[in-house]
Amino acid sequence: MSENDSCIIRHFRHYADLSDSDEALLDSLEREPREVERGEALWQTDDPAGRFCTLSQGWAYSFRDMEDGSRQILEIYLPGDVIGLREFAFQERLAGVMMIDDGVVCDFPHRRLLEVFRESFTLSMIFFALSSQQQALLTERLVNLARRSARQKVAHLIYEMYLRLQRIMPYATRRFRLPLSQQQLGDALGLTSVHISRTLSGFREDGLLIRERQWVELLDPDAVASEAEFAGRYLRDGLGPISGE
Amino acid sequence: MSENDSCIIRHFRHYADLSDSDEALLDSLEREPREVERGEALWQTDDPAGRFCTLSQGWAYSFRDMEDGSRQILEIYLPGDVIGLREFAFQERLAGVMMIDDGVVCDFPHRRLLEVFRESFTLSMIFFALSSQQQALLTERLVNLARRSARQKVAHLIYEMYLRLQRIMPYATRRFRLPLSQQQLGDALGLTSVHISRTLSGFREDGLLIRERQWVELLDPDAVASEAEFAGRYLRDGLGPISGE
DNA sequence: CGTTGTCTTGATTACGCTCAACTCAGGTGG
DNA sequence: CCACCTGAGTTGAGCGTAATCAAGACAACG
Repeated sequence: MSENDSCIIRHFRHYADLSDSDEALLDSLEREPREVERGEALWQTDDPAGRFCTLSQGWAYSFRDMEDGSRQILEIYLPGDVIGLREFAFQERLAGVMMIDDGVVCDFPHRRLLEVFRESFTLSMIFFALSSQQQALLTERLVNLARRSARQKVAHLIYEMYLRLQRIMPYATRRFRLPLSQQQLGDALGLTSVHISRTLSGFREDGLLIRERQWVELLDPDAVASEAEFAGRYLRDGLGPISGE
Repeated sequence: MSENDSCIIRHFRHYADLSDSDEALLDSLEREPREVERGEALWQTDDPAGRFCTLSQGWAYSFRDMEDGSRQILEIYLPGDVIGLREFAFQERLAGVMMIDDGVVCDFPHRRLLEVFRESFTLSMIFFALSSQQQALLTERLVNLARRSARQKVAHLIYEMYLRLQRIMPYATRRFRLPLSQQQLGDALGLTSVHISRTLSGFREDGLLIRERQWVELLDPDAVASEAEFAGRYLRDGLGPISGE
């Protein structure tokens, strides 16, 4: 099935064996790929919510703009991620979504997901698991924002991206592209870009990591993880129940 | 159906009409009610995860203990809430859960939820919607912790509880019981109990609200909401897709 | 009546913000 | 080829919010 093995199918195979009909169903979610540009908004807060989106290529983030003009970045999406699950139970978008890079997305209406639910028990479980995983990601981000110092926040975000990239890239290395400006890092972590700059300089001086243009090089990954008090539980998904089909 | 209209069924009726068989299925999730005491842990971080819990009576919260000994409260559960959806995709608990009050819980294994998924499309949708709603709650909490001042954080939490209580209590008033100590409020908001105390004193002086023992009285609910920059979108669930069964 | 836990209040400290000037690389146009 | 502009990042000085440390008030309870 599927001429060139779509991103989402590869992603979903992590969770369970997919039957041919499952793959066909998934494939149908990626029928209408659409090219989107860096800086383009997929939608804004309060837009009507009626569709999901799979991100095939490129990076994106969801965000909330605050009354004082600042912006909080909520989640960072990588290729293979499903965007918009948050609003399944809502009529309007609770957050905007913006492309970080040029990319390709495929959107499909809620209705389509309901068909998937009706027709495939396995896929239902996987979607439910995805939703639960996004909750886990949010939870970890919440702890990170509420309890950690600026150094820990930055180290944690970078290390999380390092691990998430390893999952979707065949041979990710200690040096990887992180296409977020310091302003955006600050928006994600509740810090000012000024303080991000100082913190990254500190890391360079301490020999932890080097940030240069859009790239990060982890000089000592373990030290970065321990600086961040990183506990990776929330990234190691266990898919226990699904295999019990 | 159901002798005394269980809490979860009332809760689920918000989302869609339930058939008799749906109600019977739900009822089967609350077969074994268990009394739990204030301060009792339903489970701890890293415990094996294989069951959910419905909270029939009492308040509870989920939390993560940090390396420095502090505790971050992640979510506050009220009667009718389903606990443990977060770990559906995981083998171990990502957070502990503790009772705030004496209460009653009913737990059921993941397996039982799978049966529900297989047998009722409507209930599948509602559970998915619940998961998406918890994401929305977490998102709002994240914004609250990352971007707002201590005053705003406290006002926001109190106002959110006020609205959530109105949804489950027939005639909730401006004066309601909030069984959280100042220490726990601080644990939820990333503040020290000392600062919670000062902030609440400030609110009293400003005529916003009065906190006395376990009770809160909102003297001016609108002022509290605007102090918190409260946008209630995330609590107004829209259940759009489910009605399309 | 003493004990315990929760809350209050005061004095001091520190982490990250604000404001502002400056560097540097890339892009554009004369 | 140089002059100019722009946006991102760097660095410094001063400030403010909430943390820390510590002492005392208060209520509930045995």
